[in-house]
Amino acid sequence: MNKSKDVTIYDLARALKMAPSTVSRGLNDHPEINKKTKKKILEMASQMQYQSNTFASNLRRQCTNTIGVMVPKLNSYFVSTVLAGMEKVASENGYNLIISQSLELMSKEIKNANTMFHNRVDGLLVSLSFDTTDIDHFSDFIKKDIPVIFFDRVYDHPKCPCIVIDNYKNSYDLTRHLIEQGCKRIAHVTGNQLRNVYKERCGGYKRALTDAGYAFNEGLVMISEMNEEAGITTANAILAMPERPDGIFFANDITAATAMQVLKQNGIKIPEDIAIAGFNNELITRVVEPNLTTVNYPSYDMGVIAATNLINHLNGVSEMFTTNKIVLRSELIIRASSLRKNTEG
Amino acid sequence: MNKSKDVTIYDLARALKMAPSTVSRGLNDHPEINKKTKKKILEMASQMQYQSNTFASNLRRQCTNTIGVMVPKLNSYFVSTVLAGMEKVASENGYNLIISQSLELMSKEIKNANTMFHNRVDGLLVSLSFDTTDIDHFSDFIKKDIPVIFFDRVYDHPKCPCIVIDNYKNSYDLTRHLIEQGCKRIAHVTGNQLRNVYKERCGGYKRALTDAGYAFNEGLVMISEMNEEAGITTANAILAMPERPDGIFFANDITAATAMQVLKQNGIKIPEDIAIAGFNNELITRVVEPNLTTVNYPSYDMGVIAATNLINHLNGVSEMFTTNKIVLRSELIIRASSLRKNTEG
DNA sequence: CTGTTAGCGCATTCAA
DNA sequence: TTGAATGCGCTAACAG
Repeated sequence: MNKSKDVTIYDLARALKMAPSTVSRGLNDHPEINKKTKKKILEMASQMQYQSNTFASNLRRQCTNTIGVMVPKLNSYFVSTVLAGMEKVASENGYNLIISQSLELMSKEIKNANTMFHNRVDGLLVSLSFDTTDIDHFSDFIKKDIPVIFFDRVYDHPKCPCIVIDNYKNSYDLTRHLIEQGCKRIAHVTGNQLRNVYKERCGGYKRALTDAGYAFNEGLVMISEMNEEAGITTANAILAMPERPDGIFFANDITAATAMQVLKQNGIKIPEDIAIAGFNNELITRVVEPNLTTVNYPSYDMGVIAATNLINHLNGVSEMFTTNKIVLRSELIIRASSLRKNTEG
Repeated sequence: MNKSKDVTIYDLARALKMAPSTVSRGLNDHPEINKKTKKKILEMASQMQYQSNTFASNLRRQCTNTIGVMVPKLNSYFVSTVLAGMEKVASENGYNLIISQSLELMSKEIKNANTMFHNRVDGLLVSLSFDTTDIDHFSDFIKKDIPVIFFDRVYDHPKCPCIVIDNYKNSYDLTRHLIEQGCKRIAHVTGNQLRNVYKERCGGYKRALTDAGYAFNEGLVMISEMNEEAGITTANAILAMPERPDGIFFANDITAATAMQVLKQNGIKIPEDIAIAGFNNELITRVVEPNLTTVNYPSYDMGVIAATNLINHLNGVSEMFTTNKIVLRSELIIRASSLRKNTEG
């Protein structure tokens, strides 16, 4: 396969009666080259359909213009939006993206990290799997000063900056909002507590309750997979409770929306009987009825900012990396699913 | 940066007092090697923290174990699901994915294709941008027998197999279903007509109408961007019509769901006044009320099948590539948004 | 089964 | 400003 052999700088050099090194310089905007020879080289290159070999170049230069992106799952609204932002910035700056998913398995994350390392990515943008307990699999990168930036699902490490939203505060504010709407018995449906994200959301929820003088009730915190199915299961569990909550804060929109369907089908009035809130501000929140109160997660911006910071660092314009943490603005979006009183004057 | 220099097979060879080639063989499961020496090599490798250099290997072997994926937009439910399937297969088979998006611009698609080519991807999985009028930017690949497989948004080329669903038939069936429900005046909201996808959906719609003896009304076909905003705009346009349709077939779910919201807010009863159908079977279809009739698009499977076929071909197990087209099964999912009669016994 | 040798294509010294 | 020479790290012929 690939029989027709490639045109190399040697072929160009021969055709132009120049040295390969000159051709190389001409092709790479080298400062020390005559404009006219450069022009000739470029003309001949396009005429002979020269295509540079990135690998040879990478091998020689010891850098790859490639950024590795590691995420838990590709098929998620959040992740795909982040990726869109990253791709934009990367391609604008001449970087490629190589992407892998851990499927929430630390074992796969480790494999992926090794692949990234062998591929000599210039830097890494990582959102960790739930069950990742340590980040030894990134120590090779850290040792070699290959920058690793965590986003969303992060890990505390002095050498690895991270980009997050304030899950704790958002969650606190959201719970507080439910309290202000008159909810006395607020349940919280959340996910895996090993990583920051759902743990912090749960923390904010608890704190808001205690700050309001409510007794915290462990039975009202439900851990789930946070997918469509979990929404249904959770709703049924809530329906079966002897004493039902009058407010539920779901730690993501999908679970909230699907659960709401089930609750409504069973005659529960939203928000009168149970007020509901989600998290992320996905499209779905604007389509369910009543529209879902949620938190706007700036996913696209997070992708843009992560990639920009990484590339700046690679270019020596180190804005970040002195800061160890960037917290993006995310705000409450209050909609009908939780609005029991008219707060507007 | 990256000061601490890497351990190479030469370092291993020196430490082991062997030839570098032997080390290479040991590291690569070469058949012609003594089990004991292999064991020694592997031990020393892990002891010295040897990390292979993929680039050097690629340069030498002239293949990269990398698959290029080109999509119009990363942040879409369909695309992210396809990617998830591709990543799974790729990683299971030792391939990396390098991913780029065209943002519906042929110019960017061309740039991306060139980058992929320079990066010497072993094969390409492509969903084309809307405004791509020719595929000359893939001719370098085709010339070199680097396989290019199109999926979803395809282009007819003897050397490039494609993987699709039967948009025409699905669309025909869906329109027929609306007719059977008693709709007399069916509108169609669709997207860019330059590519196969929306064009075929529109074609199936038209054919179903004429087959049923309905006059085709150009004014009932509305072209839009098929995003959330388009749903709102379209719904308002429909509300403003002097003679409103009694059925609307939206060529994707997002537009259908958002439009439905607006229609309902304006007192339109679904499906009594207007029956509605979408396309793709996204989560949103199961959350809107009434639940949305749609077509199940096997996105994940499409990713799996595309990647599997490509890799099989690269390994010489050429299942596809004799077939030029794979059509995946996709079926109608009828839900309340279009159900006017009880069809069940 | 192992060692020797050469070269993949490029970018960078150093010398001219 | 250009040319000659070298080696990035690896693998595949070939020879032993």
